[in-house]
Amino acid sequence: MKDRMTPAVQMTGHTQRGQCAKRMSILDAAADVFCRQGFAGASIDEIAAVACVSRQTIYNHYREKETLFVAVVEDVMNRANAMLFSVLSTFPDRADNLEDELTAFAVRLNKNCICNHDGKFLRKLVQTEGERYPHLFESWRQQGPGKLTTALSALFGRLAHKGALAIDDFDVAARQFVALGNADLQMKILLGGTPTDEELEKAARNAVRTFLKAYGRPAEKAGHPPQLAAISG
Amino acid sequence: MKDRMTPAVQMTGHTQRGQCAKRMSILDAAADVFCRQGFAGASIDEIAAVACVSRQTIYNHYREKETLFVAVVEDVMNRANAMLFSVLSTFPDRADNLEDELTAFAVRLNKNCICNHDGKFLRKLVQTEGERYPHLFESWRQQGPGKLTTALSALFGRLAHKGALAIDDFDVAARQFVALGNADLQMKILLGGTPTDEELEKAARNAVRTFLKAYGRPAEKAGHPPQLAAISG
DNA sequence: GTAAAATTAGACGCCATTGTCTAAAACGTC
DNA sequence: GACGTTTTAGACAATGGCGTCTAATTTTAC
Repeated sequence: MKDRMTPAVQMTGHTQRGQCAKRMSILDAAADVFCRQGFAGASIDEIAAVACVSRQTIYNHYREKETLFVAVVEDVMNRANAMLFSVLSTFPDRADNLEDELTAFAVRLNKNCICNHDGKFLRKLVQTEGERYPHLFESWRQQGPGKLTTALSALFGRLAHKGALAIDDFDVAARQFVALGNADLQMKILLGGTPTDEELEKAARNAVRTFLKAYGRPAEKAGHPPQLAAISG
Repeated sequence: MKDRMTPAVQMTGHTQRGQCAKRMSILDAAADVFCRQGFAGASIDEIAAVACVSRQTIYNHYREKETLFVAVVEDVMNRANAMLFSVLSTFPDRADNLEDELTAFAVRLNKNCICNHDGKFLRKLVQTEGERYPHLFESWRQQGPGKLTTALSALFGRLAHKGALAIDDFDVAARQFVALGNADLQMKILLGGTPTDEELEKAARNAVRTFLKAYGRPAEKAGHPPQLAAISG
């Protein structure tokens, strides 16, 4: 029942560095094996082998397989949420060179939140074990994709307010932005592959072009940024 | 080694009706259990129970668990492919009322190919077992989404040739059409849910509106279909 | 009705895995 | 060097699933 989140506080100061390293090693190995084999197919022995740890040590930290699984999911969810927040903070808020800026943002989003290790893990596990652990993945649904589209919706609203975009429904536009960004990567993503940097760049470019053809202002489309940011900022 | 695909031919005529019914019952039950539990988590006993069939009967038809799994996947893939072909044949080839026709087509595509039983099964299984059976799902990749975007690409090309659309890259447009169509359904799809008819309709409407804002001809956007179909037809 | 084929229930051996237990070893602190 | 904690390797029982086998029962064709 100890709090897993406290890194090096409130303990007697005995051997928390070693313990913490073991815990992280176990969590990483378990994420790897759970992701490849699923919950039922993953064996504690394999996790122990990957983590270079005795099986007993795993049972020492996490009482049973299910406890370990829940801890792994929460750990990955926290990392993924932090990364999502970090990427969202780089959303362009000026209207100059909107196509390039949105393209770069789409690349960051896809690379660091959707096509990365944690993103693949969560998507896969949500599909395989989502029905078995509803409350666990309900929170992911709300804090992951839910938060993404909500935040993007607000950010697009800011851009539209500055006159850079002509959007009628911000929520729809946010979801479509994400969907367009993944359009060219869907197949590779489904199979578990990781797109190359060139593929990421091209996919984002195609997505943003279409997105701006649909939602860009005429001045933007012709390549004349209206420079409204200086006025409203 | 008998050919599973021949329904009632080339056998001695003994008891193929009962056998065929059993086979289908087993395949359906196995698809259900494999989809819920994954390959490792599915037990033959549960499949037998769901199929209302003795366990020995399963081993009689399919030598081992893996044989059954492969047969299930191939069966579902065949059904899904037939359905996809059928839906693709309803793609609008006239330019009148393009928005409504494309919307109705998107609804059909999502409802019958992507959000239906078989679509969810294949997507889920591709993610969970795709790495373990590469050749099996490689053919799905090529005949499923691959064939979908290829065919859609050609169909959009035909529409563009008639002057109804202004598309520079047909492949990209096809992938984006599919992606936009799923944009509003992604969350529900990931969790395994089935969208309602209203949700399907609204999602398709949003998708086609944006798609036509990006690729529609100006005349189309203003609601003046150019009536070129009569000339080129 | 009869014979052949298919199906069924149940038991069985086998193996992998889970989770516990124990004694020995390693580690860190004093 | 002593001590407490953690880790380790291995043994252990218990469970459950896979695949086989057999004998009894049902279905089907003729």
